[in-house]
Amino acid sequence: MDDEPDEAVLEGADSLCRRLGVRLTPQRRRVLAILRASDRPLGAYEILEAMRDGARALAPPTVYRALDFLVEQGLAHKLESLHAFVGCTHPDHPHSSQFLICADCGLVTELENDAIARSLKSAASESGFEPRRPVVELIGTCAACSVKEGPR
Amino acid sequence: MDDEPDEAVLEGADSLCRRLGVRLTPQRRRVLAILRASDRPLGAYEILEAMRDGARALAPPTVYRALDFLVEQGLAHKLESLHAFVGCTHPDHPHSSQFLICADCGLVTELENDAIARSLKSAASESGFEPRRPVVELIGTCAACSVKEGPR
DNA sequence: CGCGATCCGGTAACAGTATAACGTAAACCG
DNA sequence: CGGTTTACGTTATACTGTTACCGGATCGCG
Ligand SMILES: [Zn+2]
Ligand SMILES: [Zn+2]
Ligand SMILES: [Zn+2]
Ligand SMILES: [Zn+2]
Repeated sequence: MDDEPDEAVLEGADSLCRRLGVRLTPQRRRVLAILRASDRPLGAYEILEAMRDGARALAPPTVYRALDFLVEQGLAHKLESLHAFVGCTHPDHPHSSQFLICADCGLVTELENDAIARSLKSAASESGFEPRRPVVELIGTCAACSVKEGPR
Repeated sequence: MDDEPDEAVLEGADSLCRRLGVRLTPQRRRVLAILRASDRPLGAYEILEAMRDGARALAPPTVYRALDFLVEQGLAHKLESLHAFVGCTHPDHPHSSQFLICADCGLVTELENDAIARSLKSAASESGFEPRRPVVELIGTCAACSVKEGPR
């Protein structure tokens, strides 16, 4: 866990939402804070668990709605291959990113690689296809884990 | 639906499995036939439904096991963003492919684009990451649907 | 052929992920 | 202020995927 206050990022999110004319409500801000405080992707039900106030438990739609909002604004991303969510590492501008997912330790790295984006776009337009939401997730072994386990 | 017998493809699958030393049992062959006969991705429970013999219903593990096998041998692919499966359009050689998924009509096109594969590999290795299972799914609008609905 | 090892598939129960539908309250805008 | 939109709490339910256990088919080999 990164237990830095992380307030700077959240204020950045505040101002981004003001620019976009949407509301970063306390509920949504809280979900974003939970994502940002985690060093790994979280499932919706893990977030739900993290949000519980003692005996008081929320229901799934609450967290799914907040997640829908955050993903829509680019403040978080959904990892389709994991059924899990991560906070965006650079939410200031619209972007389509790519993810490196270590199957061994769970580490996830968000890339924003122009060469990939271009090759996707050009392959799509060869087919007359207009991409709107690219899903690019490479599942494999991160550098640290490659060293740990050595060449198989 | 493509209601061609499609027997040629299934025999191709037979011989591929013989080469690989694995068994394309009647059950697995049947699931593959259902996938190949569909013009769109099918969910596991849709396949289950398609396999039922009158009153006789199968249970989920049966179809999931067959799907695991087919995906492992490269005879079918899983579309993570849809929780659905498609038969591979060119299963004769090992490959990592990319998918264009029309959000409007459901059309799915499997690409095998070298430029994309290279850009992914090179971006990964810059991070010391060793990709094993690439997930590349572009969700958007296909050529036909772009024409139908016109430029938004 | 006899026999153990392995693979395959039927079955029941369940775990995990996501949404529908409905109502209330708060925020926004004229 | 009144009307509209947006957010959120709640219940129930749908959809997706897995665990565990067992019987039977198939394979390898003496
Ligand atoms: Zn991002
Ligand atoms: Zn790792
Ligand atoms: Zn393929
Ligand atoms: Zn289309």
